[in-house]
Amino acid sequence: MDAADPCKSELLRDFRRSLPMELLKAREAAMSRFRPMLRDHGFTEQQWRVIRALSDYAGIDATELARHSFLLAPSLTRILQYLEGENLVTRRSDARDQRRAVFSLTRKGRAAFDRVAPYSESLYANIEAEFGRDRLETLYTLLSQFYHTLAAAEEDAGSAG
Amino acid sequence: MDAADPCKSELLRDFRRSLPMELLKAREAAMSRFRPMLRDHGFTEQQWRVIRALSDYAGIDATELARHSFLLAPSLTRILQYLEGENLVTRRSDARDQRRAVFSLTRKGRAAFDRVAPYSESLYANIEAEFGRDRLETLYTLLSQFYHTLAAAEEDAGSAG
DNA sequence: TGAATTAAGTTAACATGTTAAGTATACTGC
DNA sequence: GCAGTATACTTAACATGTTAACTTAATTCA
Repeated sequence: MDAADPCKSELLRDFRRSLPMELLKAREAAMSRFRPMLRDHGFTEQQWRVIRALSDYAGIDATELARHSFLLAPSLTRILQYLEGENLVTRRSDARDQRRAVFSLTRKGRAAFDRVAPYSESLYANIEAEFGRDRLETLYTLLSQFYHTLAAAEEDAGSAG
Repeated sequence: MDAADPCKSELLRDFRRSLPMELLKAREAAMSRFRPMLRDHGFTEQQWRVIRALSDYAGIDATELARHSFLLAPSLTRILQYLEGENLVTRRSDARDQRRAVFSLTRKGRAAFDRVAPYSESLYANIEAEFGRDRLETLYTLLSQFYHTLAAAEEDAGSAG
């Protein structure tokens, strides 16, 4: 029942039908480390993704922000409204394209990022130490390949259809 | 910019801070194949997980069902209430333990499973064909190891604290 | 130029995720 | 056999996920 030598035949039996759930379980295993820490600092996982994205890319519009934080537009709209209300984020409308709004961290938002980021780094370091750097790197590479492979096929289907 | 030979230094730069998001992106790449199909059949992803679990393990209680479908108790409660309302699932209380309720698929629920499962299998087969069986197997194994490694450490921390 | 189309966000409606608190039943030890 | 505790859900409250519809601004093209 434990993970020392997982029964490979059972693993293969479930293989074809549970990859998304295995991705979910792996992600939850990681996030259960981060969520309590973020909560202690008053952030949800998604709010933190937005703040982190704005820390890397200041002054980007909502479409780019959605891409970097991997959030759907309606979720991002709500999160930005909340973060603006907390004075963590500011919105300016783009003079060249009135449809667009561009966002940045406020001083308070940047301070929040600087305060929380070290805890985040530390938790990642723990995970790396537990799972092993090489295996983690292999996993990361495979995930990236998986995403790009399936996303590319999606695009082909879209342009062909 | 494409995935043929991803810039490894950039990959490593983001490595420490974005594993959960890479897991999320990979999962979304897979689920974006399944969600429209499930929707056409009137199910959400989570409702389908419950039906699939009950197809494998008939007559289990909510705790086991939560474990097999990887849902939190409050979500499962709501989903089971909905599925009961649709006459897809039945609930019986356990005579030996009145706290427990055990669940099974109705005839209609089983029919729904039999109707949808082939589409699901077919989409998995596509993914396997696109990404490659060996790589998919490696990915699956790494994900399982990752989950068990982090979950085990969690338990240790829990029993130690 | 002006109608049709596209793009960028937002809103709406409903389902689920997450945490905390609540309720009822079972168990445990004295 | 009863108080204290643990278990198995359930409810509540709020945030996000998902799809569709809507609004406004830019673009296209006849």
